[in-house]
Amino acid sequence: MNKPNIPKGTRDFGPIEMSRRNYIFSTIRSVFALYGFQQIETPSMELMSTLMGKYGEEGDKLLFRIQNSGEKANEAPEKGLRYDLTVPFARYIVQHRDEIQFPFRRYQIQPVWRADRPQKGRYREFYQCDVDIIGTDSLVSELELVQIVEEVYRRFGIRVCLHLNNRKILAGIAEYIGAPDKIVDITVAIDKMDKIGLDNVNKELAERGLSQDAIGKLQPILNLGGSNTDKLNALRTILACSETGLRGIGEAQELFDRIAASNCQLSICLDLTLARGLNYYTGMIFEVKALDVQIGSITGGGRYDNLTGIFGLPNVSGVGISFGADRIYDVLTELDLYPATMPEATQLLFATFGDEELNYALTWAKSLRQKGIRVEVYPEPAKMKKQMSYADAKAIPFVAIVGGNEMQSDTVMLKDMQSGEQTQLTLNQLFDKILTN
RNA sequence: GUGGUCAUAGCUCAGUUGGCAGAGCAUCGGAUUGUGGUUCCGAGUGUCGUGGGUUCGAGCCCCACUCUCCACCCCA
Repeated sequence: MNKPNIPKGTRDFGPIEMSRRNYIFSTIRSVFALYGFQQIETPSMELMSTLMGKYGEEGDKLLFRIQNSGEKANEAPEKGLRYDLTVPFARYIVQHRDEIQFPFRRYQIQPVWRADRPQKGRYREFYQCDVDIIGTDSLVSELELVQIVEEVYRRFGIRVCLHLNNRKILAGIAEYIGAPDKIVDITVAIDKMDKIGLDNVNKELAERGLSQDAIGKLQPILNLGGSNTDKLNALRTILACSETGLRGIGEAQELFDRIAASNCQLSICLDLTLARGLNYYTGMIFEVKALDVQIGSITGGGRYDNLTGIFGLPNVSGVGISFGADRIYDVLTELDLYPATMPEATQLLFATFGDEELNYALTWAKSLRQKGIRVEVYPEPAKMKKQMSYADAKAIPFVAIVGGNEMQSDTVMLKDMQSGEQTQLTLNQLFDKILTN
C-alpha cells in the first residue's frame, strides 16, 4: 500500500502549529481592527482573464491553472488559483464600487498559490495578511500603515527595521542618469544590493544594457549615507531637474515628518536600494526586515495609483501592505517568542476512578464551561497514570482527580501539574483557582 | 523554468567490497489496582520513496520518475 502524501510545496498544520498560527492571525487581526479595517474574502479561484498579465511575464508562469473536466490539456483554462490578494481586491472594488464607502479600509487573510519551486520559507500555498486603504491620496494612509507595522511587531516582540523608499524617487534617478526607460531593469538590479553587493549590482546593470556613464552617475546615489533627512536633502540637489523625483522626495519628506510627529518608536530607514518586484507600485514602498533573524522581508507593500485602471476604473489610488504569516511563524519559532500559555488551550482535565466519578466530573465540567473555563473530561476511568500522562502531553496545567472520597465530600483533588501540589477544593474554590491562575 | 542535492521504523539517523534490516528517541505494556514530567524491565514496528535494469544474490551498482533541501530566476 502506498503511503499517502500531499502535493509538493504544501503542508499540514498540526494542533500546536495551528494554535501558533491562530495567535499570529488574531494578533494581526486585532491591530487591523484598531484602525477600523473591515475584513473581506474573495474566491480561491479567479478567471484567468483577471489574473493574466498582472504580475509580469514571470508571474504568469507561476499561476496555477484549473482544468475543467471538459477542457483539453492544450486549451487555455478558464480559471486559476489566486496569486496574491491585491489583484482580486482590485477586481472586487471595480465590481462592487457602488456598495463601497470610500476611503475603503479592508483587510483580507487568505491563502494564495504560486507554482514556484519550493525552498525553505517558500511554499506553493501560503497565507497573506493584506491591509489596504483605497480611494485617498493622503499620506496619512501611509502613516497609519507604519503605525500598524509598529504595533503588530511590538505585540509579537520581534525587533524589526522598516525600509522605506519611493518609486517616484527611483524614476527620478533613472531620469537623472539618462535611462528613464530602464527603470524596471534598474530597480530589479539595485534591489539585490543586500545580497550580492555593489560590484555585482553594477555588473548586472551593465548586462541589462545601462551605459557606463549612467552606472557612474548612479554610484554617488547608491553610496548616500547619513540620516534619512541627510539623504533627502542630498537627493533634492541631485534630482533637481526631475519633476517626478522631486515629487517623490516631497512625499517621503511629508511621511517622515508625520512619522516624527506621531512619536513612533519604530526603527525606520530610507533605503534607496529598496525597489520591490511588483511593478504596479507608484509611490511610497515599504519592506520590513527582522533584525535578529536572517529570513528576507516579513512584510511589504506600497502605494499604487492606478491598480483598478486595468479593470476599467481609473484614478483610484490605494496603499497597502501584506504581512507574511508563514515567515512571521518562522521568526517567532526561531526566537522562541510565543506566549507561555496559548489563548485557546485546555485549562483543566478531570481524571476519574470509576463510572460514577465520571458522571460527577461531567456535571462539574458543565458548570465550569458555563463560566467560560476550557475543560476536558478524560472519557473513561482509565489508569491514573494514563490520564495524567495525557494531561502532561497536552500541557494541561491542572488536573482535577475524582474518586470516592472526593465525591463524598463534594470536592475534587486539584493537582497543579507544574508544582505537583495537590489541594482538595469545592466547585467554587476550583473555579476561583483556575480563573486567577 | 535552469543547475545541484536528498530519500532506510512514527521522528532523527547508522548500515563495511553487493551476503539474515539496525540504534536512539517516541509509542504501547509492566514494576506501582489513587498520580504525569525523573528511574527500571519488556514489546511491536519496515514492500529500505516509486518503477524498471545488472547480479546466484541489491538498502548499497545503473536508468527513469516522484519528493526534500539548496543556489539561480522570481518572491512572502
